[in-house]
Amino acid sequence: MPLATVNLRSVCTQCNLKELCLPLGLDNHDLEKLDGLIAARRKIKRQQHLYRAGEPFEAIYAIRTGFFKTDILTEDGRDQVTGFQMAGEILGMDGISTDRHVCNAVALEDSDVCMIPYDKLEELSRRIEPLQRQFHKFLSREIVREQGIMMLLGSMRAEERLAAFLLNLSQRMRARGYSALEFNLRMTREEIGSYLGLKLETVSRAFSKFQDEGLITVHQKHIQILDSEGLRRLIGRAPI
Amino acid sequence: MPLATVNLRSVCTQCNLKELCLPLGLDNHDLEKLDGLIAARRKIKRQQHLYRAGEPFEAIYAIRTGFFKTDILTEDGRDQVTGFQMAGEILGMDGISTDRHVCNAVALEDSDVCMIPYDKLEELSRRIEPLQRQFHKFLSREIVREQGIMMLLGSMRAEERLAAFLLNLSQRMRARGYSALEFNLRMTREEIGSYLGLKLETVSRAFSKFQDEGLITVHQKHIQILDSEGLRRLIGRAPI
DNA sequence: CGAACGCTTGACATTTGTCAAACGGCGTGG
DNA sequence: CCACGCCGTTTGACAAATGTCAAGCGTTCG
Repeated sequence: MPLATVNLRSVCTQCNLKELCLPLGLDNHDLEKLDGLIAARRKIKRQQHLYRAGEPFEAIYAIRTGFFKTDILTEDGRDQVTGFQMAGEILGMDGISTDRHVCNAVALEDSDVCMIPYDKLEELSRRIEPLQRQFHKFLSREIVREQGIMMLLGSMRAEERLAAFLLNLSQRMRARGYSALEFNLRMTREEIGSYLGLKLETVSRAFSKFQDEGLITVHQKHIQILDSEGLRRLIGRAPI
Repeated sequence: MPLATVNLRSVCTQCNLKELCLPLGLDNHDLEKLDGLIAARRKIKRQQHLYRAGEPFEAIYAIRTGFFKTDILTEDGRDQVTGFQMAGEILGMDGISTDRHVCNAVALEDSDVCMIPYDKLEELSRRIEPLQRQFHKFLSREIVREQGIMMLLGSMRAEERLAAFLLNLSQRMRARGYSALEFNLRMTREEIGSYLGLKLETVSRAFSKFQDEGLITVHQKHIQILDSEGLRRLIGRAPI
């Protein structure tokens, strides 16, 4: 796999994502130290892998632009999408555990990431306390995010899962300054289904039902949320 | 809630769990520094909470003896067990993200934990590189563990889930020196069901089916694994 | 000894998956 | 530029898996 790295100095100091990304909360002095850390930027074309399960783990990645999915494929043919990641989010933290990547990371659109060499990050976070704290929070946030998915997969029915998925996406879009009520999905129905533990037909039917009920409009990948309160209500009513 | 702390110096240096727990891989010199960190031991009776969702996060806990479950309860009445933890395992890392515990930790039998104040752990892990590395691996391992559950909840059917659950439990028992093929469950069918995204009746039926097929014997909480290879085969055959 | 709790089992309901057909948008090549 | 073909999506009919409700049993613990 050719390393499509770009040898730009990646300037956290000037990055417009610094309020979402790892540098969150660092002061200017610390930010300058961080600038030395980021080795390279890397461009990933749609459908290309950022990394693959089994590859040696060397770096985590901060997404500057673009959209990714992470998934796990087992020998027996199971395929589970474990997450979708957008700009400002961090990828690859599962690799720390075994020094090898556990899942695959695939770009769902042409993307641009900051490569953060892990040994340097550990070294720097020993010297910069706020960075250490921030990094730990990111790791923990990933644990909490996955607990949310466990909740979703373990105790919600199909339509509740899809509603929760849409609301989560919407909220993350807003956090990044995009429209929270109108956006294009970057993933297929099958990928959504894999993420939500459903078949693509079930996802499609749920989309149609939401549309019939006036909660959203769907045209292929284009989604418009008409009644986000209605979607929330859908989740809020647990069965018994 | 009364803090049932015991003011023993907790001696990692002499703990027989140090090969499983956070000190894993530390040399004697570093272990001694760690001894100063562990503030207190704490005894938790069966059915009592070690911590509750929403409480301020101050420490993580290493289990010395006993057995816990972690779960999340939502306002709308959903209840999801997010994990079962046994001796040598670490509890509470989800709290780092928001400085509050996200889930509840409940003892399923009388238990004994080491309380590790989080601010001291961060401070110490800035000074002891192997401790930092180890702590990061523990955080990452939790991420990977949860990905395994996502896989289970998202792509396995009831019997596969239960087989995976039994094999995982068995493997962890072995790692701790207990019999891997014969043990007592500490949790109810309902708790297993919540963890696996199933109803307790489905869990019970699957247990009965495994027994009919000669894979295990079940008497209430007592489990004997007769054919672990058979259980593995059950998982290995993905649908399609 | 009795009550409460957890477990098992049966009959039936509901949800979701499976298979199949058809539609539509998009990109490619003529 | 248009036509064709591919891929992703939608929808329907039916099948399978799991949930629901209910009854009864065994253990355990007060």
